Amino acid sequence: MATIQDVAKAAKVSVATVSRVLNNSPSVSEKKQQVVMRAIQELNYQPNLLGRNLRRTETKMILVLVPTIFNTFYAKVVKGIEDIGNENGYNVMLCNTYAEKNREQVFLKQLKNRLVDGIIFMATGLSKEALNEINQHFPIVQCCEYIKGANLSRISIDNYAAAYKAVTHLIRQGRKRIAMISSLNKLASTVEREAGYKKALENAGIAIEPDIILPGDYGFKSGLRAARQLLTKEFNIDGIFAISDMMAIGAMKTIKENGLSVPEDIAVVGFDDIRYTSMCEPQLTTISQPQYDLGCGAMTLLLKRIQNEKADIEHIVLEHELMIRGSTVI
Amino acid sequence: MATIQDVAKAAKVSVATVSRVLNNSPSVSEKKQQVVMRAIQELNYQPNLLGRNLRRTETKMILVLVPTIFNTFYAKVVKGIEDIGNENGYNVMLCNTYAEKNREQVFLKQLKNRLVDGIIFMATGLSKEALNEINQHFPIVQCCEYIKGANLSRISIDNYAAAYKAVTHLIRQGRKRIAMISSLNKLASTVEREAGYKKALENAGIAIEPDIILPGDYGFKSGLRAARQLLTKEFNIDGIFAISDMMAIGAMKTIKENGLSVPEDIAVVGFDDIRYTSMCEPQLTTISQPQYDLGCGAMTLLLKRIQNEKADIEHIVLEHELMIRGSTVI
DNA sequence: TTGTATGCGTTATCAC
DNA sequence: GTGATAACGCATACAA
Repeated sequence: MATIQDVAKAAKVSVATVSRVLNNSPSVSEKKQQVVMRAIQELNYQPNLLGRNLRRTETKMILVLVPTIFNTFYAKVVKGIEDIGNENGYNVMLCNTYAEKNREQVFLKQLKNRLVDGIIFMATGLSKEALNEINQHFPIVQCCEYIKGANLSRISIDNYAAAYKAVTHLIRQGRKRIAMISSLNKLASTVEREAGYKKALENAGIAIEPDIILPGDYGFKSGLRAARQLLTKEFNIDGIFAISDMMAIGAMKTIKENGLSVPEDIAVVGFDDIRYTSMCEPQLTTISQPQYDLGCGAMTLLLKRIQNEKADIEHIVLEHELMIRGSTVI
Repeated sequence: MATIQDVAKAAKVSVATVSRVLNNSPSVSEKKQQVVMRAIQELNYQPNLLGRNLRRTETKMILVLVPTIFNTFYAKVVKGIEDIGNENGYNVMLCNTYAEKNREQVFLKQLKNRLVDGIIFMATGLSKEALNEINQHFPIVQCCEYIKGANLSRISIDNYAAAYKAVTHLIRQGRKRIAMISSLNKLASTVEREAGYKKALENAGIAIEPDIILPGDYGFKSGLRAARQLLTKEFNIDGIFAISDMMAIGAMKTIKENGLSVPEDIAVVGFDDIRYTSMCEPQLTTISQPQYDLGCGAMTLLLKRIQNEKADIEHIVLEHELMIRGSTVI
């Protein structure tokens, strides 16, 4: 494997000159330029960027930590991150954490060990104290999901307002006994969505019943399960608000299997507007997040942080949209 | 940011000793060990792995190139790759190529520039000549999709046999006019699946009609579109074999929208057994690939290649399974 | 414009 | 068991 030394020798110049050619410095004669280029070609030389990175103390690589790519919600967000990253000369790589703390630590180590220049968290199990500590020394940013109170830049939608809007929509459709399929986790999004749900009921003069707020894990099966519970017992619900589309789709399946129909008997609203919302029958009413823009924004925030350690901490909130489809409107 | 030098100074030992502690070499006294550890703690020292990697000419990072994480088929494969990789001390990162050649080149550059130790291709736009050239100098492996004739290790199922089995199943269910939703690409899998489809028809004495072999792009919408074509014209089909589940699900939707029913009027078979196959109505009959094992196998092959440049080239074929569900059986 | 020499942060090879 | 010190491959301040 040829090194810069070999090229220098072959071109009969110093390594400095070769380096200059590689980084196309203006101060190198046309002639030497050519000679060096030829040598590079002939030796099939590939610069070892480990050397360069060590020297420059940067790698131009950034990591995106996502719980799991099984959740297609992240795909568009990642595209936004990639596009802005690439425009600025950064390579973006994805890492699955599977919501496991030690896996998160492994990738965090890559940051601390200077193997990557920054990390975007799509969700994290770290405490706000831990995040603050890391952010003091290394560039990190939160995207979509975030830990409340952590003192670092983030971008997301207003989950409270979104849930409020979704539930109010159900109420306007005449629904009065609206269940929620939520989660046991303490993510900011969960807390805010529950708060928005409750506020909407309260504003409409509907009593909140803890019994019809069930936990799920965002997945299809947990939607099936939750709906089954809601139907077996005598809750007599006529609406469901789920904090993920997959759970909403699972709930619809259970409802139909029980001989009831959506939206006539029970209207259903999901969250995220993943692709499958328009594939199911009926199509799912849901909250659409501006995924691509969230990604772009996150990368922009990270770049600011990388370029300027003392960059202002920003909390950006993007607009969401209620996509009204067949699952709530007869 | 503290370096190994700082630690050495603080602990009043040489950098060599610190390095030994870091790599827990046995030949270092209990006492010094402790002193060094304390210094590391106090300085909050994080080794800069760029230095280590430069020295060792390895990074313990490997890249998985996937066309797009929008396709959930890859999720389980990636899990297999990660598990075997992690067991062996490697960090696995995902890169989206979006089937764009230049994006593929960018990540390939990371390999050539020694920023990563190897690459697993889940699909590639490179020619077999290009792949052979790369494989001569750097560890690469193909997984699931592959370029025929490329002289490097790969792992996949037998796409020919799988398609043959799927179509034969339709025939056994009494179907006689079976359409195929395929692709215009020239991937080995496509070619082989088409061949298997034709062979099955031929064996059953059914004539092959090029008119009912339509192209798609693996996505839901192209499934909708293809089915629409098949239904408008007077093809009178009673079965569809699609080379992706998403297209099969799209086709089912079109069929139902046209007042026909699955499987009574038209039976449908997909390919891959992604999660959504059991979420749709009726559930989709499909070919299940051993995704996790494919991932494990790919990583194992890559490790062999990394550890021994002259490792034998292997072409591993894993078993597939026809998952018979409601979309083909009344 | 070009070359020399030094340093980036490690690990590894020697001596001792 | 420990410490100097020379690499690893590159970029760059400084001299020329």
